[in-house]
Amino acid sequence: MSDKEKKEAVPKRILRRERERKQRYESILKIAENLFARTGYHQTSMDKIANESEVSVGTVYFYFKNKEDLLINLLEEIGFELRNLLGDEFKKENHSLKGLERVGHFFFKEYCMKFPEKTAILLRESVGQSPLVEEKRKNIFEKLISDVKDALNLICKNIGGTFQSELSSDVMAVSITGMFESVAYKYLIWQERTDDLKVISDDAVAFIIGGVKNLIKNI
Amino acid sequence: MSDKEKKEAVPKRILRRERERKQRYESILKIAENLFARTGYHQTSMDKIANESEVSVGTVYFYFKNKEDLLINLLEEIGFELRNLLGDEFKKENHSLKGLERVGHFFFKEYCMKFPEKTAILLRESVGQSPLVEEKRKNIFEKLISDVKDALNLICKNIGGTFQSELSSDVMAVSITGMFESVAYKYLIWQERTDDLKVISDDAVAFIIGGVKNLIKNI
Amino acid sequence: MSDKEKKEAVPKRILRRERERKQRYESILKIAENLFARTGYHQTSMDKIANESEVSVGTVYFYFKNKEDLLINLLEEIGFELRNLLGDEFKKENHSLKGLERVGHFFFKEYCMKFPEKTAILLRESVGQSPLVEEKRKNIFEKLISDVKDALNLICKNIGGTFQSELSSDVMAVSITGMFESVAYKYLIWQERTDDLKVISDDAVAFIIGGVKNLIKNI
Amino acid sequence: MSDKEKKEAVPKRILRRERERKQRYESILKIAENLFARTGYHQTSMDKIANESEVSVGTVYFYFKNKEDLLINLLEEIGFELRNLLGDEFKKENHSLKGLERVGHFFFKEYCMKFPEKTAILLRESVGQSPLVEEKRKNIFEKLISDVKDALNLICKNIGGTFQSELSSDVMAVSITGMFESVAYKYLIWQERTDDLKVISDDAVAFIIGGVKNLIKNI
DNA sequence: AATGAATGAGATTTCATTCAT
DNA sequence: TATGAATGAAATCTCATTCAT
Repeated sequence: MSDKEKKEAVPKRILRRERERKQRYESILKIAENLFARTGYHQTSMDKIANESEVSVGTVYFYFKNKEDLLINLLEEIGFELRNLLGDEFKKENHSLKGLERVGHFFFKEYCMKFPEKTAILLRESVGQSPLVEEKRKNIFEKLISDVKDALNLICKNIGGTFQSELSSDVMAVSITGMFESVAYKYLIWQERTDDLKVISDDAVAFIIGGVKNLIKNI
Repeated sequence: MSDKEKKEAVPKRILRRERERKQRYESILKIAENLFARTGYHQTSMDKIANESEVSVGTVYFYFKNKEDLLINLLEEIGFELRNLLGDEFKKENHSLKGLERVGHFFFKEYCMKFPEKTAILLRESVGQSPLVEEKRKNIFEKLISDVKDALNLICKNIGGTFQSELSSDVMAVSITGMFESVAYKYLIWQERTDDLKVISDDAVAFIIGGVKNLIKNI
Repeated sequence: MSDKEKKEAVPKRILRRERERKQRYESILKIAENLFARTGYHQTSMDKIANESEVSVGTVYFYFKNKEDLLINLLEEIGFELRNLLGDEFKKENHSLKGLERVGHFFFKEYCMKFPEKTAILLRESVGQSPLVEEKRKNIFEKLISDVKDALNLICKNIGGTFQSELSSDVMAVSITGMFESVAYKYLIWQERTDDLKVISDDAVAFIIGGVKNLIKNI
Repeated sequence: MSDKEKKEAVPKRILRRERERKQRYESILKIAENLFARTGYHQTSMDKIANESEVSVGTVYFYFKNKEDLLINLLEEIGFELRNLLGDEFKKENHSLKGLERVGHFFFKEYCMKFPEKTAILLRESVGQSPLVEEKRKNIFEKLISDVKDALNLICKNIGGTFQSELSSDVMAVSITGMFESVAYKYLIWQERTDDLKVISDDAVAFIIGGVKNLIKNI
């Protein structure tokens, strides 16, 4: 090992410490996600989170400033991941209307099914808890809505159409996001007909496509 | 005064008492609605509600079993009223597709504007608070969805069309309700562009109509 | 009883309630005084205060906003009382230099002996606890110092003398108050020679008189 | 190098280590002094001290048994230094009454001005914190008082006078120390008129001299 | 019916101290 | 020597609910 390498090398124990720190952080976050989703944010005490995480309360507070901070971190992680996943799906169909369909199917049949807890945090537990949480929630949804809007604008341009009004893409983006939320809440959180999901997904996606087409006037 | 009249007549003071009772009940409920909507369910204490209502905590507990009961009563009153209002609107257009449009415009331009607090309770404060509240919420939304579904079935029959699948009317009802919620949440609770409401309403309704048409196959 | 009297009369039960409220308030304050003086402010928990007062923690919080509020109320009550007591003593000698002597003897031999706990709160427990407490403390001492200053000014005028500087009465007031504090702290809080109190008091008072005379130049 | 030199020579690296050890110890103590004085003993956490000292909490605990130990060390260092400084001043005037004046001026105009943090620790932060701290505080003040008492005895003997009582020198020593404290607290910790310090100092010293003279009877 | 003082379980949070590395 | 993550006891405070009057 050259002198230079020697200087630059980070001691292994520091790396390990960092790794363990990250793992513990993630582990607490995971447990909190689970508990919040299953028993509700307010019904879950920090003590419970600590116990389930097999650490002391103090440790939870070492990693997170307070309970709200835990929820906010969770929310941001979930939002970031979801946004990436949906974006990736849309790209797979070359930013066409088909992409929107694909995103819909993916959200209903893949995401919500696989991550019911993340879905519950996003749609239920983070609602109306505190001004700060509400702000973060707003932020995340605004980004999601903005993505949908961008997609709609792209689709419209590719088709060579025009929107009914200058707010159309905006309203549609909000509407589509709202539908996603609503269908997920009703069928997944309220646990109804999760087995008919294929049909439900098809219908929901068809509804969206119909709505979109009705607001784009072909030249 | 005949004997008969004597027996049936309810003494005036009893009537007054009953009237006052009803008034106080409504007054507390109104104050709670206001506080829950403005400061959030958990951030509002029973003490605060009592003070603002100009009664003692004991009195609040005389009229309502507990805090949850207050929220549930509120939720039911709001749900009941909204359902009637929307139903009335739909009827005005003889249960046609136009009725659906009318309902949409009414909800966005009349209801949410006039009753932002009721809207906040319905869409924000009642979310994820407790199993019982969640059940009532589910109940109310199921009824609203069911109304929309009935309307869609009626429209379909009147047109003489058929749905894409046997779940179509269900999914559409959920979707439409979800859109209503989402648009209201975004534009009203988050306080954005409430002045562009006419355009927004037009676009949102057009989206719905497009979606519906795409799921009904004319014979 | 005339109609007028009827209207004006406050129901006895309300009077009783008020009386009991005041009593409980005083009782908690008294217990806190005792505990703070004996075990120290920080070493005394709200739980301890509640237990000793034979009420629940909640009740303590019903009467006092928080622990700091308890200390501040205590401090103000003590300060107010002490100021009145010392003022009364001074007046008894027609605002003469003799009055200052009398005040000194009263403080050492009566007040500190009779109220060692109040003395401890004033001189020890309220020191350096929090900005708010420090402010109140400052306030109280400023008033006491101001009283002493007024007395010195009066004495000087009655004698027909002049002070060494325009700050003399100020500095003397601070010095005398400081001596009071210091002697009390040393002999009472540190519990030394409380039996020689007569001699100590005589010497301390003579010291003050000597100091005062040295700063007033007779014309 | 002779054998003898070899044996006695302490290896340089050991000297360096010792020097560094001492430096780190002093550095932590200095930081703690600053923080205690500025934010208060209880409001300062060990974490904060460690961070500001640019070491880990563990290291702080390597040098000091616990938080209390930190305060006690501080207190003793401050007390020791102050005692020496005041003693030196007194000696400069050949143990005469003038020496007492000099000490007064030195304390007000030099010490408190130059070391406001040490003053704050001595007069505020070490008050009423714990039995052990209180004991050390008592110890330090007893030594200071004893020094003043010795000085007074010396002055009295040199003049050839007698005290009013056998406790006079004791009481005067306590009084003078108390005045020092009080004037310092009021004018320095409460930050008032520090610019009039010359006049204040003059008046305060004159007060002391007057007091002393009034308790010594010349034969 | 109405009052409001009292309750006390329970939640959050802090922080001095320890200890494996 | 030095580190800093982990601990957990202990403290403060809140607030829905009760109950004697």
